[in-house]
Amino acid sequence: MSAPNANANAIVDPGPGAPKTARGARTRARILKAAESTFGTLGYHRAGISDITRDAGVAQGTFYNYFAGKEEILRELVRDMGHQVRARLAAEVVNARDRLEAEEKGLRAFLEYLHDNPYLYRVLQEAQFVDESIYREYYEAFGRGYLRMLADATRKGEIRSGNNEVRVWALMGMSNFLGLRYALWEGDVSFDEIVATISDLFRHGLAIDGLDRKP
Amino acid sequence: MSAPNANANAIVDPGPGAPKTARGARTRARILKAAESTFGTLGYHRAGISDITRDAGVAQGTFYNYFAGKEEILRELVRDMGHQVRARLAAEVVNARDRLEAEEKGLRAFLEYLHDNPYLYRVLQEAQFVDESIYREYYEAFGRGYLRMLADATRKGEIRSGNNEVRVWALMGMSNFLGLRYALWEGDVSFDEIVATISDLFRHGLAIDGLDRKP
DNA sequence: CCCAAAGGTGAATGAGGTGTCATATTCAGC
DNA sequence: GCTGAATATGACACCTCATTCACCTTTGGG
Repeated sequence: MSAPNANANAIVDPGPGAPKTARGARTRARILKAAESTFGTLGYHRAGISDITRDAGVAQGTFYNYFAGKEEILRELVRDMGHQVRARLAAEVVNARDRLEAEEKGLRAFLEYLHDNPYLYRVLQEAQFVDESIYREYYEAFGRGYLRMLADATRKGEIRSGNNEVRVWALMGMSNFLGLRYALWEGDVSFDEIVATISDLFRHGLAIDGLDRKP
Repeated sequence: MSAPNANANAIVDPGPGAPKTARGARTRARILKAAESTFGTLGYHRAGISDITRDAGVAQGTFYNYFAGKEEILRELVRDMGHQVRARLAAEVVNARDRLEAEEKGLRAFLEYLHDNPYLYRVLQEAQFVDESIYREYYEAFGRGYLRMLADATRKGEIRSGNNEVRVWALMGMSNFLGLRYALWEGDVSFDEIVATISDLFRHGLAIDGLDRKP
């Protein structure tokens, strides 16, 4: 709100110094990885730069050789993690025979990914309140890809026509909450069961209407 | 971690003082309301106690007459807001003729509620990382009510049988994301359109034909 | 081997903010 | 109206941390 922090998003600053040697690149990577686990376990606010640098095995000052500050490393981290998830999901989904199968594979892959990388959720969700644009960027990027796939599927006649944009947000919300509840909090329901439940919803809806058979 | 602040969580303190007079009750309420808007706009971490007390029109010290600290007032706030939403949604949904209609009414009411009370989302989501139990309590309470309604609907033959627990989390996730995107961020799609899209999903699924996929 | 550029160090700085406390004011019952 | 209890005050002690900086060490091309 006040003036002094307005410079944060002035120009896409390449950072105080991109590493120019192999050693520098290694150090930068170590710091970034340390930030992931530190933010992931302690949370953004509780985590101090000193926690990150200790974890990375470097001095505090070294941090500022590569990142302008705490907020910038968060931004970097979210961008990085976003790429990873999208790459992973894309790989899992690429050989699905139709959209419904892709949804199943995608949901399972997402749950598995979250289970193996529990930091993603926390870092991402906290980023929302540090700088909303980081968060929006993540989901809008994710959503754009998703939308393209739904549009394809509509064109191919694999799914009902409808407002695919709205659907994208609904689907992302589902995955998000299912992941939080069943991949991060309590694994009391198998991923198979979850995928089957959601798949049934996609294939038949929730309603028992005249055409559907009873179990 | 160090010794001096260890008393913070010694015993489950019922709060430093529940108000004993009408004036006290009013003051406490003013502080709570101020905390809602302050946390809602600035966020939990950026918000200082001084911001809250300034907004409430009381001195900083007064705050500690009613709340043990910043975390406790957040806890109180989430509990309070949770009651309000659930009451509102229950009221909107009570005269629906079947579950599908209830879902429609419920989703619309939730979107409208969020639009009118934008602080709910921020306070709730931030609470997650201040003390996860506050957050889980909110959604688990919400989920319990939801589950009961789905179980009822299953019994009445209004919806397909299936894992209603998983469904509950999927549905909460949908509402949450749709609310964030369309009620808080950008109102570029009407609530009618959103409700219609989701209703179609519930009634027919995503697949092109209600029965099964193509050969 | 040399040496300029790159990388690394960690103590010092200072802003920001929570919670305390001694004191002042208001309330409610008598 | 008196008086003890409740409530309100706000300056400040105290601490946590992000960031800076002057100086040292390593790297790698010539």
